Amino acid sequence: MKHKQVNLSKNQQIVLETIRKAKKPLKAYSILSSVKKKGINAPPQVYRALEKLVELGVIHKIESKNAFVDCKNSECETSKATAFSICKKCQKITEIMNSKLSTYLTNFQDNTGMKYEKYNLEFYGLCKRCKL
Amino acid sequence: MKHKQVNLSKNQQIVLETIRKAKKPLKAYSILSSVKKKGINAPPQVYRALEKLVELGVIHKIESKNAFVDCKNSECETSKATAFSICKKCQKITEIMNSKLSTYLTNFQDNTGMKYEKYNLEFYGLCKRCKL
DNA sequence: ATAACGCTTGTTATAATATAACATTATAAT
DNA sequence: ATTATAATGTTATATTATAACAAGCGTTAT
Repeated sequence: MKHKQVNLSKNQQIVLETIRKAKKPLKAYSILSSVKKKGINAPPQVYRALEKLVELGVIHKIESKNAFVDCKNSECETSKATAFSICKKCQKITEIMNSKLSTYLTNFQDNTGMKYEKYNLEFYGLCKRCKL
Repeated sequence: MKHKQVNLSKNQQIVLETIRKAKKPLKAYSILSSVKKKGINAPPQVYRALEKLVELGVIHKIESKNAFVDCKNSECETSKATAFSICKKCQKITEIMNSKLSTYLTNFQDNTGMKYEKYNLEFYGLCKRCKL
């Protein structure tokens, strides 16, 4: 469960550090305002870094929230297979690391003959705390 | 595999018909421009209809595309369990109707004690045609 | 019947998210 | 060193989505 190491550019490092320090998924413009003091001034700089970090699999995008989290799962290579749980109440988002699930989905085949290379799964519900 | 019947308001009907006629997922502003001739003039009117239709489960949102498709699956009650395949090349999007998959995911439990009420799964790959 | 309610509508304005396009600079590969 | 690739900085703009408010319609409870 270690962070991956890759060669990152300056802006990519800054954005990644910001995401890693956060306790929750960050939105692009929230990242932007955090990194203004480090010399990143404009949206494209953030979006470009995010795009690359997603490609590398060191962060993931929570599609239904337009937010980004760092990948805590050393097994999900280059973000091909991602699964999250999202609490509808407190918005807590957790990456699901379950090898049975990922095996099941990676091998899933429907009847259309399509070959899947990648998936993203988002569960919604109430987390342990909010369920009480 | 029949369309669901529900009591819909005028704008909801108009938006739903537009989505049903389309051969592919539509974006909100594309819907807006289609329905201007029917007297719908502004984004909130479209977004409100979309929100309601999603709640009712007669359409689904493809989160990674910000696009909407009508539900062709009489089994996915009020959009609690949705799965799609998305072709990376031609962008063709298909709703996956596979009872094993939906049973598996509906019953999925991780180790955090979270109770899931809903999920959305999006597969990416190459469709039969584009694979050639 | 009418008041109260819930829901939908219409409208203007604006917030939030994301990319295009272009000029420049840094890094890596041969 | 030369070339190719990737990253940067910048301005402007496109795209997606919501806030806030006024008004109308249909139900139903009194």
